Amino acid sequence: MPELPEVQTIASDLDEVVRGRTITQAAVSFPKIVAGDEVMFVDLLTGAKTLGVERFGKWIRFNLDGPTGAAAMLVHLKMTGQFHLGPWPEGKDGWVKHDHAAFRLSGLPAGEDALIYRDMRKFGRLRVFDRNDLTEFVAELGLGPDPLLVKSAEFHQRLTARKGKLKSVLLDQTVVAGLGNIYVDESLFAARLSPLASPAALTREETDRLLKEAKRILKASIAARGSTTSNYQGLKGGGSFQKTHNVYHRAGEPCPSCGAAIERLVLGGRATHYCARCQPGEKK
DNA sequence: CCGGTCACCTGAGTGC
DNA sequence: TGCACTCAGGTGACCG
Repeated sequence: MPELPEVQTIASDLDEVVRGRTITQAAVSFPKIVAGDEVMFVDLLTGAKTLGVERFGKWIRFNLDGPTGAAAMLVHLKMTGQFHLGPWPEGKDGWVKHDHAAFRLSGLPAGEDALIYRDMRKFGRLRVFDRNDLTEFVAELGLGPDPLLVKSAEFHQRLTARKGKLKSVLLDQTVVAGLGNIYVDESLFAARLSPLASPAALTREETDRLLKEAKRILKASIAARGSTTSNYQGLKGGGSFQKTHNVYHRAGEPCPSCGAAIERLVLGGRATHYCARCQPGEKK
């Protein structure tokens, strides 16, 4: 579900609420949502102080200072993961449907002192690390640079080094970390580049244009708290950037630029939306 | 190396 | 109303 702007919004909301608070209790109702041993997960988190919450790529990192060495909790929301505040789930029967983990925080009013992880499709994962394991795990992810921070020369170099279709390469988190299906389609449209283009053939002018448009769109979306198309929301509500989508989920509608019908095709298993007239490139 | 397909899950929407 | 089918913002495994 969430891409860079949505994860950024969620991480910022979380940071405001949990920074400086201590996790007094932790509980898991669906063990598979936790990577590794669930009892260990709860033990490591109990009594841990939250130093802050940050985004990296599409991951969320809770920076922790735990009594038994916990240094961080990493969360990947995948398609439908979300956080909300609510009452602490008492006992086995106290859980609301789709809520899988809960963290009770110090200093919040009763009834909304539990940070709850909800995930309808159960694809997301939560995992706690000590200092050494964290470094090792993050290195193994091999994430590329953040699209908001990467320099244009590096972006050009990384893109043109890859084979395959431009869209697939942009979705590869080891090339650049944070773009997903919505923002790749929107960025390619804004930069007038075909999702089917060969990255190796792109000129520096084209990759610069793509990066500039991607940054502009990502920043505008963050300012709008992201795109809510089904069930994404931050702690303080959803976003409104979906109103600004030009091509995503608009197959058959007229291109806002030239009026031709927006096309939809499946590329690398992902629905892909673009204007074949404004984004000319290789045929299927 | 590369692309395609499926698996992981559940619910919403659509068409008959 | 109900059923069958498709689709969904992500990633990782597997196969040819």
